Order: sequence, then structure tokens, then C-alpha cells
Amino acid sequence: MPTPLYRPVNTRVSFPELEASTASWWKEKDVFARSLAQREGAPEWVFYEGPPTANGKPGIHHVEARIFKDIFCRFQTMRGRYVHRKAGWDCHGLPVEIAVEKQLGITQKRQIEEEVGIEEFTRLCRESVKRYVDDWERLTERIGFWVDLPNAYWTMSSDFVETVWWILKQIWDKGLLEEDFKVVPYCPRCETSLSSHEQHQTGAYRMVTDPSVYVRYPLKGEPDTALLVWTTTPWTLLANMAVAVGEDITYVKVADPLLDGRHLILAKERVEAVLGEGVTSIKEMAGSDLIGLAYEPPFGFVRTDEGGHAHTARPGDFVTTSDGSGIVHLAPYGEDDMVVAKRDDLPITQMIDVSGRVVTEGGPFVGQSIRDANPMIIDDLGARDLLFKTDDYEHSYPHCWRCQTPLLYYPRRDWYIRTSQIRAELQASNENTNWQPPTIKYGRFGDWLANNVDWSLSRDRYWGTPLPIWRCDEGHATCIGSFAELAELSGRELGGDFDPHRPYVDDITFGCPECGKKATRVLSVIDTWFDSGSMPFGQWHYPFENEDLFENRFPAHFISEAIDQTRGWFYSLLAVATLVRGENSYRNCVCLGHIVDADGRKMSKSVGNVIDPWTVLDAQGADALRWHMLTAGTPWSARRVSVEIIEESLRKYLLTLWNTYSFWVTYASLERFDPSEVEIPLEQRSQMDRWILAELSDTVEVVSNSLDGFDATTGGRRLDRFVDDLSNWYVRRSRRRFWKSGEDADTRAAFLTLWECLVTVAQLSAPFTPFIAEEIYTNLTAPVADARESVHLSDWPEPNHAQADDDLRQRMGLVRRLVTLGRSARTEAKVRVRQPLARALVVLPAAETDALGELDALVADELNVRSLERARGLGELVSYSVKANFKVLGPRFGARVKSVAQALAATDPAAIVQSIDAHEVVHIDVDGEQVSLTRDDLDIRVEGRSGFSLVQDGPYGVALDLEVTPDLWAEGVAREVVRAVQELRKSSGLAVEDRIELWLSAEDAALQAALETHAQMIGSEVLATEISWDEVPGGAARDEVSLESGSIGVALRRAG
RNA sequence: GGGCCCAUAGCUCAGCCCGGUUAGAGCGCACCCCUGAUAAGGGUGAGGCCGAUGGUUCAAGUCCAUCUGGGCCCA
Repeated sequence: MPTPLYRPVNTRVSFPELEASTASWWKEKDVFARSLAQREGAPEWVFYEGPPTANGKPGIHHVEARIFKDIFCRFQTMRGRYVHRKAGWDCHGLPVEIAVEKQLGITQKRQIEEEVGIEEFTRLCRESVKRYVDDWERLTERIGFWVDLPNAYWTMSSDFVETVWWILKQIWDKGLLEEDFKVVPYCPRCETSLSSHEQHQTGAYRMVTDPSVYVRYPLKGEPDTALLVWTTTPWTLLANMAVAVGEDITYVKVADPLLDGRHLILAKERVEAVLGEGVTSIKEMAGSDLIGLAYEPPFGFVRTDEGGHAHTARPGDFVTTSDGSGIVHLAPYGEDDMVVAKRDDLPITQMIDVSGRVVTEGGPFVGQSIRDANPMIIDDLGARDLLFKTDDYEHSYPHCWRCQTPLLYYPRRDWYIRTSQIRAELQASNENTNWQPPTIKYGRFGDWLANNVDWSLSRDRYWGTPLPIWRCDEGHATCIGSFAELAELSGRELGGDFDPHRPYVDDITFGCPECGKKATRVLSVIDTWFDSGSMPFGQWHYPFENEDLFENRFPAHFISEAIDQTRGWFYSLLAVATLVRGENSYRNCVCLGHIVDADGRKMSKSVGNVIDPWTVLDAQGADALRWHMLTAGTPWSARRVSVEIIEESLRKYLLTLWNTYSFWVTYASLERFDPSEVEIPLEQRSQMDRWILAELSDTVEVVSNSLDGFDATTGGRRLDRFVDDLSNWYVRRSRRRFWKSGEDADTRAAFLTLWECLVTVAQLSAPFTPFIAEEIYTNLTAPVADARESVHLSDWPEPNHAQADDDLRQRMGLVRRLVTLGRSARTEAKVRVRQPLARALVVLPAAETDALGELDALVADELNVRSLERARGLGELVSYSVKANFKVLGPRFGARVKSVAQALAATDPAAIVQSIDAHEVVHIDVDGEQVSLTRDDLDIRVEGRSGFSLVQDGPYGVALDLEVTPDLWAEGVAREVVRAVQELRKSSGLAVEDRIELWLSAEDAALQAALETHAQMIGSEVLATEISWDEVPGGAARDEVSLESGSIGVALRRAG
């Protein structure tokens, strides 16, 4: 036996197993590295990997992003670009610290320093980051995401940190890095402030119920009258500074409905809502009249200077009458409050410590968390008749995106990047960025830039890039931009293994360059989003190394993440690059939607509807998952994922492709067909071949263009349609050609054509489904000497314009349409397809009468009729209906189009058609006016007349001649026998190429005659070496065919 | 309260940019056919006030406005 040309193909393939062996083959052959090496020197196509935080297991949404990253990189590589793909890991930040805190079983920040020590804590953080990287790498490889994992950048590496320092120094030198006193969102558990984009993480806002209290602030000198003040944060009353009123709001004094002889002041518009109906005002006054009124604060904790504005009514344009009382309590825990405090020099007294507990000055409430203090404060106010009423108030409120603690707004000194000062530059950067979907650009992202606020950079934590600012007692601050600079100033040898993290860096001090006094580091670390935004620079340790590399790889052509990164990574990248380079670091951004479950619900651990990617990967495989993600729905809308949905992708596309491939290999192996030995010019191939090649050429074009435009869905759907055409039309119609001998020219053309289609599909699908593409490509090209070793090393196919043939594609469309109608006609007439018929009558629109050409034979064969005839002119077969073609007549006649339609309806359709056929024009009378209409102006359709079984669709129709002659009947009988024998071969376990001895017997004489007439045809169809009519020997497989006219016995056994 | 996205068959989605009088596909369901590549394929059928209302137009699933419901983002 000669060595087989091709690996045998298992039709019961397990894709997960196949993928596993492909993946290890890639590794063994180093295919990814070679795909890069072979493009060395080619134009770069730059991709930036958004670094995932590797301290949690990767979920299915991560898989989605990684698939989209992969497809465009693979595509561009095959197109000849050099697409370097450096993996990256986001290492710093609160999530890591929280994981370690949990591991240590500690709940409070101070325990870190007191019980664990910063050195041990950051060591554990570093370890924790590495813990899940294995998981990530395993998944990344399993889904076929090609990215350079061994050379990944780690944001915690000293090199990366040094680059970040350099970037911060650039910003410092521009005067855009400053310390400021602001109210910031603050997590009392993590004891650190959050940046606005952290505050706005998905899921951070949740509905909460807070106590809503109305409190009396009695006026000084008029204790019977009180300002009625509303707040949803009773604990802030401890630090009350003043109240705000709207100068243009009308206020009223009314009788206090709960305390006899007392009065309340509140906004007129709120009276009914707060006090109920029937309250009459005693006095009306403008807000401006109230300003300066002094009141007794609810608590005595805030010390005030005589004559100041403390504990008086102040003007505030933020006061509204949409809720509350129209009088706003001011404390140092709100942005508006602090604006007034600065303006009017109000006393800022910190009543809450960094962990959210009442400070020692807080009298009876000392040490209470704000949540616990709330009811105590309410009770206390009640006891002193200061509480007017209390209620529950439901509103959405931000929570810490990692530990879920409700945030506080807390006045703090923090370090800021003045991004609001470069808003115009940020917006200009965005101008040059192409967004997918486009609405993000000026929508979600553009809005965010337009409302840009300063970037709160510092965090009072431990595991992060240390803020490189040192300060002396005089308050002179020095920003350090490199390790060398720090070594020089401090006079210390930092060495190659210098770890810039806390606590080591905190020990380094130097003499202030300005005054010479000792400068120590400001103990903050920075927002970890700044790290990720710095990755274009940091991954290359720019500018300390790799300057050329960096310049070649800035900006990126392409990045992709889910839409929640709009205010995360998409922003931090843009902001950092704009600050440093004055332009954005990415040109194209594909925003992906979130993954939801089969019912459209968001996946969440608490609901328990999270799909573990491994479930799908183990059951259906990576290609099926990839194919579904890439082709189902729009990438940026929420997409549903379930095992069942993936299963459908697998069956519809992957298995169809697989079976077509398996079909080719089965027969090509038998014939030892070697594509490299065959060359057949296009004009020597059949119409069928030319048609599928025309479809292929179109497919190449569509897939190329769509992937070029970052649209995987359109390309994938075209591929899907092509594979369907290939399998369910080309192969099905060409099947017999493959059964003939390999010496036959037509058979060789079929083998070659299908081979070309499959190899090209393998290439086109390589970026989508890299595993199956590899299997098909490598097996099919095995005998081809100059083929690449891997499909991923091959060049992207160019559309072959010589093969393009839109006319043929259209005509084939017509064929398939007629076939559908013909099948329907057979079903309707209840004549099975195996029974040949004499003729089919075809009705076509005039313009397409001659469109079929030699494809007639195809229709006839598919419908199993001996000839195809045009029914045009067969007035006895059809009648016509004529309607106006509104698309044409609408613009011509405008409102009169309806009259024209009516006139047409009133005219005999047959006469119209006759006139058109004879003169190309018909004249009709519309409201007394002669109107000339041509064929294009009309919508002419045929209908079957009674007595004929015409099946029609629009202007197309097929009718069958149902008369079965003895001749046709005999052939039908023979076909029945062939089918029965084939079935018997199959059930007897014979191989397709096995020859058989065949026995036939029929009692009925007519049946016997039919068999004898067609014996030769039967024999050649079923590969019988001889047909016998005598006694069936033992050991032969038997079956019986029942027909209306009797039954036929069949028996067979393997010949030879 | 504001912004964005979505709403078409039981389910998943095309069609909408660029309006045309009979709105499609796949899955599922019922019945039938076909089958020596196929976990397939084919035919028929049931199943649609194209979310609602109003407007523009000779003509609206398609354009405009408002509303409702869902999702996301924000205040």
C-alpha cells in the first residue's frame, strides 16, 4: 500500500480534542513566533494589549475581548503586516490589596501597618498577582489568542514604574500635577479616595435606602422660629457649617404643625410636600432676605469665630425645590458645600476620621461608624425637639467598586492631574480616533471628555506605583523622573535590583534642592489606571530604552475592550498620551458589549448565571465559541451566551465545513488526487465550478473588506453563506463527479475546484477559527511542495478577479429559485423525486427568459425531469396579474400614482402583457389622459390557471408534466432499487469503494422487465461486478423493496 | 433628572443608512420527502397590528417627534 496522501478525517470529530492537538503542534513548531519572524521588516500594524488584572480568574467576558483582539491581529499578520503583540498584566491597585487583606483575615487598613508590616504586605501583593497568571495563560492559549506571554509587561516591574515616574515628571514640568483640597469620593474601608472613573465603575451605583430627616434649626434671637433643613446623611449634621438658600426662591413662615406656638421657615413650593395640605403661610419672604440669619447649630462640635458666616444662611445657586425643604444643610462632605465654605470662609471641622468613624470630639457619638451614628443622632435630635420628621429615602448611591462599601464624600488634600485644563487637547486627540461603534466617539466618550474633571491621582495605600514626589518641611515639592535622578539627589547607590515600591522607596530621603532641608516622599501611591494608561510607554521602558521600538509602535492601530472601559482604560490611555505626546495612543477602538445569559440578564455571581468559559471550551471547543462571539449579533450590544447557543454555531457552521472537508479527503484519498499535479484553466471547468469560484472570489472580497474595517460580523456571515453554498449546492450537485475515475477530466476539475475552495476557506477562516482552519489547511496542502507549514504562515488570499462572475452568480440564483419551486411542485403533486418525469414548464419574467442557458440541464437534473421548457406564451398554463411598479411610477406621477394603479387594475392583464410583448409599451387611460407605460413601469406576475399544478413565487413559476409513461416508470423502478441497494451496502458495513455481487428478483413481470432494461445502470451505480437473477446464496445481505406493483428482492455480498 | 443603545415569528437575529404596496433567515414545533460526505439536506404548514401614538409622504418596519418597556452610562 502506498502512503496515504492525506490524514483520514474522522466525521465524528471532537473539536476540543482536535484543538488541543493543534495547540500543542503550534507550540512544538513555534508557529506564533514564526508568523511574526516572517513579517519582520514589514510595515508594522500596532496592537496594544489592555492589561487584565490577573488577581482573579478569567471569565467569559474576558474571552470575548481576547477573541476580538486576536482576529484582527491574525488577519493583519496574514496580510503581510508585522503585528507585534506584547501581553501585559495590570499588577497594582486596591483589588490586589483587598485580596491579600482577605487572605490575611484583616478588615482594617491600620492592621496592615500595625500587624503585618508594609514590607510583608506588598510582598504578598506581588505574590497574589502572580497566582492567577497561570490560569490566564492557560485560557489565553486554549482560546487561541496569540499574544507574547513570555515577554509580557508587568506594571509592577521596576522598569515600568520608572517609565511612569518619567511620565509624571513630564506632567509635573508642565505644571499640571498639583495638590489640592477637594471633596472626593472616598472609601472608608479601603481608606482611600477614588478617582472619578473608579467611582463610575459598572455596578458601583446601587439603590440604597437612607434615613431622610427634616431638622429644626432655631434662629438666634427668635427661638420660636426655626429653619427647616433636610438631609439624607444625618451624621453630617455633626459638622454643620451653615445652611444654603436660593436667592430667587420664595420662602414662607408657617406655624409648626407639631409644636404649638412655634414656627418653621421653608420654601413655599415645598410646604405641601413636607407639611401636607391646609397649611397657611404667616409671612412670605425672598431667599435673599434670609441671608445672614443666624441659627443655633444642631450640635456644638463646630467651633466658630464671632462675626463669621458660620451657622448663618448663605446663598447657594445649587439649591432647588425639587426635594427637601429648599434649605440645604452645609457640611464639609459635599462639593457644593465646599465651594460655599471656601467662598464664605466657613469653619471646616472634620468630625469623621479616615475610617469613617466619629472623632473623639464627637461627644456621645465617638467611635461610631456613620451608619451606626445615624439612628443615634436622630434619637438625640428627637429628644431635643429638633427633629421635625424622618423618613426612608431610596436613591441610587455609589459604592466602592471593589469592596462594596458605600462611599463617603470627604474633604481631602490629594494630588491631581489638571486634565480639565487640557480638555480641548483631549477632545482633539479623540477627533483622530475611529470608534466602533461610531456613536461612542461623540456620545459616551465625547461627553465624558467634554465634562472632564481633574484626575485624582493619589491613593493612601500601599501596593501601587509610588507617587514620585518628595517634600521638605518648608513644603517645597520635588518630582523625580528617573531612578538615576533619585540616586543622584539622595546620594544612594540604587543598583539594578532596586525595588521602587513601598516601603523601600519611603526610606529614601534627600536634601531639598530649594532649601536644603530633609525631603521625604509623600506617602501616596498612584491610581492604578494611570499605570494601564501608561502602557504604550511602559511596556518598552521608554525613554530609558527601546526608543526606536517605541516610535515604531506609537500610536496603536487597534485596541479593543468592553464598553465599561470607556472611562477606564480608553480614557487613561488617551489622557496619558495626550499629556505626554499631544495625541492619542490608538487610532481604532472596538468597543464590545457585555455578555449576558440566555435570558438577557447580566451575568453575576450572586444570580449564579455565570458561565465558566471552560464549560464551553471543554464541550464545544474554542472555535465554536469564537465563531459565535464573532458572528452572532452586533459586537457592541449585549450578547447572549449559553451552551445551547454555542452548540448551534457548532452544528450550523463548523460541522458543515468539516463534513465538506471530510468528503473531499475521503474521495481524494481513494483517487490519490494530488492538486499539485493538476492544472485546469478556468474556461475548461464546468459552469458549476466557475460558479462556486465566483462565489469564492466574492467571499474573499467581502471578508477582506470587512476585517479591514474591524467588522468581524459581516465577514463571518459571508463565510458562513459560502460554506453553506459549497456544501449544500456545489458538493451536493457535484457529488457524482467525485465518484468517477480520477482519470476523468471533469472529475479532476471537481477535485481541484473543491480543493481550491476549501484551502481558501481555511485561510479566510484562520483569523476566526484558527484551529479547524489549521487542520484543514495542513491536511489539504500536505502534497503541495510550496505550501506553508501552517495556515497562519500563509498569505491572505487576494480576490481573484478573473474568477469573479456576477452574471453567473445571478443565474445560479435563478436556478436555485426554480429548483425550490420545482421541489415544491413535486411535493404538491405527491410525485416522489425518484420518479423521473418528462418535462417541467418554467415561467420566467421576460427579462430572464434566456438567463438559464446551459444551466437548464442543472435544473432538469435536480428536479429529475428529462427536459425543461419555457412556459412563456403558453396562455393555457398561466394568467397574469399586472400591478403598478410603485418605485418607478411614484416619482413620475406623485399623488396621481393611485389613479394610474386604479386604471391598471381596471384593464385586462392579458391585454397589457400582449401589448408589452408586441410593442414594448402599453397605453392606458388615466382620468381621461393617455399614459404610456413600459415593462419597467409594471409589476407583471403570473399565476397558475386551474387544472395545472403550477408553483410560483412572484414572476417565477414551475409546473410539472405529471404523465408517467411506461418508460419513465421503468426508470423510476430502477432508481428505487439503486437506493435500496445503497442502503443495504451501508448497513452491511461495506466501504464506499467496495465492489459487490448483486442478486435481484421480482415476481411481477413488468418489474422484472424494468430491472432488466436498466440492469447496466443499476450495476454501475452500486458498483456491482455482476448481477444475478438466480438463487441467492447464504451469507448475502438481503432486503426487499415494496412498490405499488409488487416487491423486489435485493441481495448482495462483497465481490472478490 | 440627563445621555447612549435596543425593541421585527415561541426563541436568536437580518432588513432600517438610501421609504415602494406579498417583511426574511436560523432554531424550535407539526406533517412529508431525500440521503454512500454530513451531527446534514429539502418541501409544506402553523406562527408577525415590525413596542405604542402622532407626523412627513402618493407610499412608512424603514424618515421625524413623543411615549412605553429593557439594557448601559452618568447626575
